[in-house]
Amino acid sequence: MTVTERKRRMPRAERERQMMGVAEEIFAERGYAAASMDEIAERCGVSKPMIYEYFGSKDGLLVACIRAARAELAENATRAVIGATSAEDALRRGLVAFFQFAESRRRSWAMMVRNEVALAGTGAMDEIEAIRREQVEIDAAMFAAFLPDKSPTELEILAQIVVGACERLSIWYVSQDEVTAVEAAEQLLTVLWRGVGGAVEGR
Amino acid sequence: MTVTERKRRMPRAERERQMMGVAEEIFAERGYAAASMDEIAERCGVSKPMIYEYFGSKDGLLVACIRAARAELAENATRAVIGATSAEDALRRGLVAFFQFAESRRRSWAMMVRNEVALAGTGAMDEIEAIRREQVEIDAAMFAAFLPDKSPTELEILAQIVVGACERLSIWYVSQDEVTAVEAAEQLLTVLWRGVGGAVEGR
DNA sequence: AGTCCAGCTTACTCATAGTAGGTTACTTGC
DNA sequence: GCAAGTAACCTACTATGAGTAAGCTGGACT
Repeated sequence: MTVTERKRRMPRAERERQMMGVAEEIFAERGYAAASMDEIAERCGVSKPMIYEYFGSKDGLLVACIRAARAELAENATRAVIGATSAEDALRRGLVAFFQFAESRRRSWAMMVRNEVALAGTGAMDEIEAIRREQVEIDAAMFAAFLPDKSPTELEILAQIVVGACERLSIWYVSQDEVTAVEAAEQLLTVLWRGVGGAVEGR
Repeated sequence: MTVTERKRRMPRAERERQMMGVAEEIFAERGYAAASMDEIAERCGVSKPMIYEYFGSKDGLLVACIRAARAELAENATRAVIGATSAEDALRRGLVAFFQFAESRRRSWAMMVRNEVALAGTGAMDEIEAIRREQVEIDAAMFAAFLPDKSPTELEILAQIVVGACERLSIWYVSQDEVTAVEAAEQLLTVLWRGVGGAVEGR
């Protein structure tokens, strides 16, 4: 371990960045609930009230981390989309940038997307993941019957798309009351069978 | 308020059901973190150690609630699918059942799907929802340019589908290393433009 | 009419989020 | 240089809520 400059006095901005880095690490490692402010402070080489001075609360610290991750992702995506030749190409580049971001900055990404942050290390998290897993398998099996040419990997991707779409659509669905369950299901099915255009008749 | 039979001795199974009902209510109301075991116990008319006797821990109680919700949803879906005339019809009926469940049993559904359970009432939750909202709006605007005939509601649905699919696909993506970011993006695009079949050439 | 035990309680411990109030050392104006 | 001001930092606390130890009670079944 490097002995050089352990316990240095730092200007606020620099200390804040360090704290967010350490926090992100610990949140991703143990989960938000299990992360202790004392531990974060200690790893920063500073005492707890400093974190409260700068971020106000544990939740405030998490929010700051999420904001930073969001900004970084947005920047990546923006840069990726520059020079796109069409809207479709822009979407493609945006998607690729997103997946690459998820891969290379797993911790940042986990704070934005995964329940891990909130529930990591809990039985509840495992339970919910098991439900999704089960659903993915059911869907993949169903698609396999429909599409014998697809590889297992492709089937997996399709199933993940369906499960993700369902989940998010259900969240939107309960927040409004214009669209009925039947209509929502119909829309989703149309996209799945015919793509977003969906206008092409005859399946 | 009903005075009849307040504070009754109950057999274990009945008390467990009551506890899960109360817990579900409070988890959905205040969020998992902000829910206190003492409050749950009090609303049940018993003392805290009883809950620990039956469920072991706060997490255990949440898991039990999730399991119950899962079982109920599974039963609904199974019943809905009976009598389906084709696989497509089965999928349609399953989706409708899912959306209806989400609507009629919001609290149960929230425990399975929403981060609400873990992060409800926190700034972090708002932050993440804001990111999703932003992304949905960007996507909806993009689709609007492509598909001028679609209603705002239909565009919203499309955007929700895309965001949900992205999120889940990214989670799957980082858990494997067979498929590259470009391939994952390509697969998602294919589904979006042409549907799960995707074989039909010429967009 | 005694024994057993499921259902229940009181009264704790312990970890950790959050805070009050003070100390240290770097900068800035003279 | 040296006082004054303030940014960075600390120790030592409170408060809350998860989880537990140890014991009480009333009905069932010999």
